[in-house]
Amino acid sequence: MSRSKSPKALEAAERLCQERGERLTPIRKRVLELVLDWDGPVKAYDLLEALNPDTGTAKPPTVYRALDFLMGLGLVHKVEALNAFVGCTHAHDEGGAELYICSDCGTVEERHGSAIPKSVPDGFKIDRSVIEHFGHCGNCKP
Amino acid sequence: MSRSKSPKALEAAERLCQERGERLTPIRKRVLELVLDWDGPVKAYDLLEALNPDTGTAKPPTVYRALDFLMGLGLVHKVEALNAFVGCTHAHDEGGAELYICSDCGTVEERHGSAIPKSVPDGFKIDRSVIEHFGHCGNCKP
DNA sequence: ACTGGAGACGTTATAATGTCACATCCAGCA
DNA sequence: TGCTGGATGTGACATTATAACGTCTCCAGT
Repeated sequence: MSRSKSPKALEAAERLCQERGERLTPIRKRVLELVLDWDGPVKAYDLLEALNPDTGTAKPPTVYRALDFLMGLGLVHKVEALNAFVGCTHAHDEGGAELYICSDCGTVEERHGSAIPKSVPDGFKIDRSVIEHFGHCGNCKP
Repeated sequence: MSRSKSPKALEAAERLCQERGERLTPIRKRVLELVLDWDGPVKAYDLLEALNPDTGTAKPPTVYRALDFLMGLGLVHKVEALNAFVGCTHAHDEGGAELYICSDCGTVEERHGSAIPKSVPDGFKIDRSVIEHFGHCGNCKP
């Protein structure tokens, strides 16, 4: 049974895996579900704990492998500055997300392809961008 | 004695500390020197090792404290996606830097105040931005 | 049905990164 | 002199992440 707030995202994930010939195994699915439902960015070891009532005795590699897989599909993003992870409901085609993280309530807003940097060094070819904005969302006036 | 490639930056740091009434102690100065001279982003524990021939037996808090101090002054930036640190020669007034990191040669280019994001969520007030671009610099064609 | 290989997962251990709490030292100053 | 605050020393520990290797399962090809 699933009490996910984001059944849509799970279905989308299923479809995406179909397309790519990847397998959304029970563990991967459960991790995705947990990340999506989590209130704000979630730490790997918190996921691990949350996972254990279900699976018995998951160890760190279990959750890191699932997260790597999900990140590869763009279903989960890592918040580098927090060493934490957020679910992604956009099903965008890879390409880094731009994250707005409220330091009060922990909610994360995601945008895509917005900030093209003005002054890329000469000849520099960008493979991957990490863009994370920390501050206060509209509901959490400082 | 100092074989720093960046004596200018060290002098600038001295002046900045004067202005702010902060103390650029020998440890802090040595850490800054190491970070500035390092070839690319440097890990805290590598700094620690590099520090030890000089100081005897520095422990992690020593180097983290120095790095925190230097980051507070904007003399060092953390590369969040690498858990590493880079020196800053701009003596800019705080405000996040935008980093271009070559995955081949490890060199880091720094820009300031360039990418104002297009689509900030409604009411979101940005305190701090982490912007890190990974790719290949002009000298390292892929 | 058999089998061989690839991918997913289990398991143990350990590496790498970062912080806490408390002691000590030292410069500046009342 | 003796106090005080900031800087550092020190030991322990917490947190985050990966290496290495074994096992299992599914399924494609025979």
